[in-house]
Amino acid sequence: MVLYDAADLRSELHQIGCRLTPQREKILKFFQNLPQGNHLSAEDLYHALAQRGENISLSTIYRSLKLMARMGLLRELELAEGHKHYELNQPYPHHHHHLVCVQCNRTIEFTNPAILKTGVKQAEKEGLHLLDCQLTIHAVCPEALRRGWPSLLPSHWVCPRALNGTVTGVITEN
Amino acid sequence: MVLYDAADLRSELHQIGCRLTPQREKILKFFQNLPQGNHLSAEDLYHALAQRGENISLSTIYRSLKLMARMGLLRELELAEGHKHYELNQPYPHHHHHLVCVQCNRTIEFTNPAILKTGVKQAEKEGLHLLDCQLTIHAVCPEALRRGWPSLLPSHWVCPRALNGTVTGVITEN
DNA sequence: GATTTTATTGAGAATCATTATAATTTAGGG
DNA sequence: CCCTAAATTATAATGATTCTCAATAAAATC
Repeated sequence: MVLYDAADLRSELHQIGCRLTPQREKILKFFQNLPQGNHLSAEDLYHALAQRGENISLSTIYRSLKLMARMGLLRELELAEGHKHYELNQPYPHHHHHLVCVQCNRTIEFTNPAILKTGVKQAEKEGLHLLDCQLTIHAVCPEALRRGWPSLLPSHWVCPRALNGTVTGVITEN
Repeated sequence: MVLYDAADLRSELHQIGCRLTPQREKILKFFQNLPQGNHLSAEDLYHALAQRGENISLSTIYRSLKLMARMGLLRELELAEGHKHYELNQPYPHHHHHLVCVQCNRTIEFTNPAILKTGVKQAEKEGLHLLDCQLTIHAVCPEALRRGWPSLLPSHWVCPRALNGTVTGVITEN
């Protein structure tokens, strides 16, 4: 999946009657070069590409993200921010899941091979073609609880520990 | 959780500085009486209650759903329809996960106790308070694939097998 | 290589779910 | 029973995403 080049993408697209365009190629390449642990919204991607001098319209960004997610090339993540995030859909050794603090949106990745196996088995049992399989764990940090969460906190309150260091960490194995 | 009555709800609410209102009570009761395998959107709930003569404003519906999800009483599901769905957040023997066809939104529930265990362990490890833990499996049915999915199908195409019988089924164990 | 067909792009309008606002009502502690 | 803060309601506002349609560009065909 990470070794997907333009020719591979072209043939995948052709199989479903779609065309390889420079926009689609750039978007996929962008995700392939993104360090592990990053997920972008459509808007994020739009700006990130614009900064590199690649001006792809927001409509095209939205359309491409959706198409590639449906093709199984990207994963569509529903974390806690009210909009979708995307990342490369990587196979086994890199496939991972997310633990999210619903108050401050801090996201922690973790791997657990048994979960993907469950997904594969379940889809097979129903005779469906698997696209993605994600465990999302919603939680709150004790800092927020102590402050009266969920009722007393303003919706934009961020727990102090989210402010020092990385907001997103990668953790291997449970 | 299923045995939650008005007094329990009141005390949970009071703990976080909130009040028990007839609206909140009715909403929770509605979910408690909903047969397993049903998940409602805010709009669905609004209409369902209206039909019973309970006219609760849409704003209140939205606010109550969000509050109860944050309290851990309800689960917020992100299936494939572009809006959230809610269901009771039930503990162990009833806790379940979802397999969704992203083309026709057919949803199949299944249980798998190991997943909840993973969620508990992972939240504990990070020192966070667990709210919910859901495995969502995205898939497509072979009928849609055969018809050229994802590119050639109109967005509202529904696979034939979703049309006969139940759209939502409950399956126990993987 | 030129032509033709058809998917794709881009800009903006439109939509739809959800959240915010502000005035009115109500829960529930004193 | 009164008072205060929380909740409700209706409506406006927001914001993410999708749609529309004219212009463009893949890629199949000649």
